[in-house]
Amino acid sequence: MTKPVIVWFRNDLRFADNPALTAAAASGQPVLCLYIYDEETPAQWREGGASRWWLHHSLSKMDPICIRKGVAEKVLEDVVRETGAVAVHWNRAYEPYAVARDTRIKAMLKDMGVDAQSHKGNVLFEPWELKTGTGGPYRVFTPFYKACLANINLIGASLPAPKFEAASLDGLKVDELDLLPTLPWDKGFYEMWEPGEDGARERLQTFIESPMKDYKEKRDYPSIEATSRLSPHLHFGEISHRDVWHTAEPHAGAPAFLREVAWREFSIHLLYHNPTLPEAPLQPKFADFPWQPDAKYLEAWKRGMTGYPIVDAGMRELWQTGWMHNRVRMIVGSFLVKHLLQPWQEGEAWFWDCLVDADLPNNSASWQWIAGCGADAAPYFRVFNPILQGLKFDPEGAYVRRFVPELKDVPNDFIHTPWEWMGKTSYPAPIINHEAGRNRALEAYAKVKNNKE
DNA sequence: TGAAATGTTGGGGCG
DNA sequence: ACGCCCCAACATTTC
Repeated sequence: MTKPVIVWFRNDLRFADNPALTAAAASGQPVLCLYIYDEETPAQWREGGASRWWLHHSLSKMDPICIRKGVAEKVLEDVVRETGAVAVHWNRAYEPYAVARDTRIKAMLKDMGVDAQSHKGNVLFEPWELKTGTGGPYRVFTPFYKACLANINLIGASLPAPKFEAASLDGLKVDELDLLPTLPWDKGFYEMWEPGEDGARERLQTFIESPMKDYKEKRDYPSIEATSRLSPHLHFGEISHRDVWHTAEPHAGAPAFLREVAWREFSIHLLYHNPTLPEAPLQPKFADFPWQPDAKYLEAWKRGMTGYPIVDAGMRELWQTGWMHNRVRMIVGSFLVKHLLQPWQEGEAWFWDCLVDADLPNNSASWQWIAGCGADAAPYFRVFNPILQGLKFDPEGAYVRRFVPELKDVPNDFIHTPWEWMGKTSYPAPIINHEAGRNRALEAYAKVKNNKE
């Protein structure tokens, strides 16, 4: 039997525009498509509940795929011995633990006499490809984005899904990974999402055909389906950044949308160059920020019981659908870290568990951004007013009423200030007065303002 | 990718 | 007709 070539799939669960797969197929040898459910990833950054749901369904769509479970290094060693594989291909990942793991694995494979090849498949630009004038990595988005545009002709064309002879090998069934929840909190997920490469492409096409042309004007209104909702597909690599770029680029509304894709790249680069991004503030002066951890506040926020309709609608959307509109993510994030003075890492951890698009670079970079301690971060005095944000971006209360049914009878005039309404509702009173919370946040942030780097 | 406070302007009501 | 005041609308600055 001809010896196979292994393609090690990670968060690149697709066959189209997959450079590792294309390279393996080009060898002319049988290709073993391998997925390893990795038990080596640090416990804190294993897939959260919502992501496991997605992963289950995304893996179910992969064909062919051989699924194994364990420590990647060990599994690869076993699979190479079982199959006599002569080469292993994968697309590079950029999370700190993944970089360390892949480096070790490459060395191990070379020691075994196996050709180990990593490819650029998950980004437009490698984190070391774009440099500022002084040679360092970008820390501000706008110049980063300009550099992306200036170099966009270098990303190359997307690759079609290659033809190849599939090698087969015993593996686990998806069910045996035990990724689905035991309690049925995932009901709302099925009608909203279609994980997998086909679902990703379909989502992109639908978006391009209509909402994208108005993306710039409508993307901030959470009751309107004006955003692409591609984030989970992108996180799991069911479609590549490059494919999204090329497919969207010729159509109306593309620039505003592609700018957001570039934010994903920016976060990836940022994490690569700052490996402690998920844990520690990027700006050292925030090390002694006077957070006031409080279990009751945190719990009220998680459950969507803060008494601010736009905040609670967002937190409940997250719980029910595994996703939250971006505008609302900013509002709930600001509320948690500023009004409630809870450490941003708490919000980061909750999002990690609840989001189907939980993504280490994006999640950590965005939480640091809203907390003001990150790159290109919000100025310390920027405190979102949850009432005004509600009035501005959900003026009819359509979004709020959808996710906070207790408020269905509240008239429009009071939908964002239900505590001023004389009627009866079981909805809780605000857990903190807006102005008091705002002032307390400004005081706390003022302490940090003059700290030296 | 903000909000609030403060400042400025100009139209309309009214003595 | 005129000056004065009020206040909404807009602009600027401050947090």
